[in-house]
Amino acid sequence: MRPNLREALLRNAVTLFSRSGYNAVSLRDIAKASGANVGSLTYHFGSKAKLLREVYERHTVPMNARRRELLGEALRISDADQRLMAILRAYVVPAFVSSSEGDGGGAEFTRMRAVLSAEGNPDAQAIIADAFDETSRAFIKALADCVPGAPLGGLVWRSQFLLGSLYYALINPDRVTRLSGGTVDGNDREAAVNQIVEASYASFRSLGAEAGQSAAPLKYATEEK
Amino acid sequence: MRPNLREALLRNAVTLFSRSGYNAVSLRDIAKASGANVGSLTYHFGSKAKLLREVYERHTVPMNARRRELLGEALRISDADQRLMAILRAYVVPAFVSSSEGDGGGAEFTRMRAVLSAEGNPDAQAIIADAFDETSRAFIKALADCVPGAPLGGLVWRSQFLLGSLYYALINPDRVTRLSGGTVDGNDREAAVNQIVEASYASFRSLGAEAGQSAAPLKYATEEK
DNA sequence: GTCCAATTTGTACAACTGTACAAATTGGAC
DNA sequence: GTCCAATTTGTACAGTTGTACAAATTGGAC
Repeated sequence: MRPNLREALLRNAVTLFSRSGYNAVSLRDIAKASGANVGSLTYHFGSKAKLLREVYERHTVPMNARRRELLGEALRISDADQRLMAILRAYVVPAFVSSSEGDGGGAEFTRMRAVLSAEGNPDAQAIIADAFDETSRAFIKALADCVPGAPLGGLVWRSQFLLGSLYYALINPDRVTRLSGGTVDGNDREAAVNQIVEASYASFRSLGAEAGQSAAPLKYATEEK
Repeated sequence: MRPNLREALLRNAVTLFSRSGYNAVSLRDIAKASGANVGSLTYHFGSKAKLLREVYERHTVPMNARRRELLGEALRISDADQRLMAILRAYVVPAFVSSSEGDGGGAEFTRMRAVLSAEGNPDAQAIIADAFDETSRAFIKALADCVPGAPLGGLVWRSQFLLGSLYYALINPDRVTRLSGGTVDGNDREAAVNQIVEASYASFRSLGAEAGQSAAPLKYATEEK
């Protein structure tokens, strides 16, 4: 018997899936990374799909619970702009920071979600839709109250962009380092969180009724060519 | 001899890769979708990796050329805000709209890029870094001139978020439809382009020296828990 | 028609995949 | 120590993978 081989298998599964996707990682890869045999995986999880489901359920519940908790705190802020900022942090921070201690970190799991979402893995898609949409809806509602007059479409699209920004920051951090000529560290997760929050703060805030306050008349050229 | 089997193979490769990723799609899948035999793929392209390289080179050059062209037009606009908007459109539109006529559309290729980027495919990564970074750098430079006083880090991070938003809008459009309760169509690409441009316009504009004009004092709660 | 290079097909190969299951091992209860 | 259930290992299986290559087919030049 091993000191929690099962935990090690789950952890390594997240790491490998987040790095190369679902299909590129074989059960033997996961077993090897854990110093174990292939059979241990079918013993503990039954199948590759069930292993994935277990990984999701392991992280999803505490992460969304933490989001709800921080959302609750944010909603107690009366100033609309400061509340908006706090709501955005409540959504982003748990995706980057480990929810329960020692489970490998929220960032790695979020990166895995990003990859599996891109791969269109049907198992993952069902789980995601079930587990995350409700939380996302609660956030959109909270955001809407911070930006009176904002159209629903704008809110939903911007929440989509927020998630996409989150994902891509984790998937390809080296691009940030490269494009900045090395002056910015794309792997600095605290900086990433702040940048994401500030950028989406601006994008949500611009949806307000008094949008374009001193800004552009939004009369850009639309025609193509 | 077929009417351009080679073209059909390339087209179907993009479609299938963009749908399920690189590893999940076998050469036999691509052949079957094209009504051809596996051998035709090794004959025309030599290997799966070389096929991928060919797909990239097929779309990359005209897409970035179109971007540069639109960027050139945008740079002739004197008003900084309107120029900013035009630059963003110059980056986004070619990713959604087919560059050369009838090559399957830029959106499908962009979706494929998104998926392969997420999968961390090493072949794709090298090609992307080579082909796209130079164009991205030119855009960042152009954007910087629209927002005097903006720190480089803010510009680079926001250009990262722009790309992430772009990618995720193509990868998971159904989420938009779902979260909006069906009132917004996530597959409406024209709407997606406009939303992406407007959202990132706001995020870039907020980087300006006179940022937070009438806005929040940016003194949000930073501590964790 | 003949000819021939380009193309397409069919098939074979070794390597790897997820899964199943018998055998071996472990470690605590007694 | 014995015993036994839980765990881990080893191995076998059928199916799929990318690749290689000989054979068949194509279609235009002559």
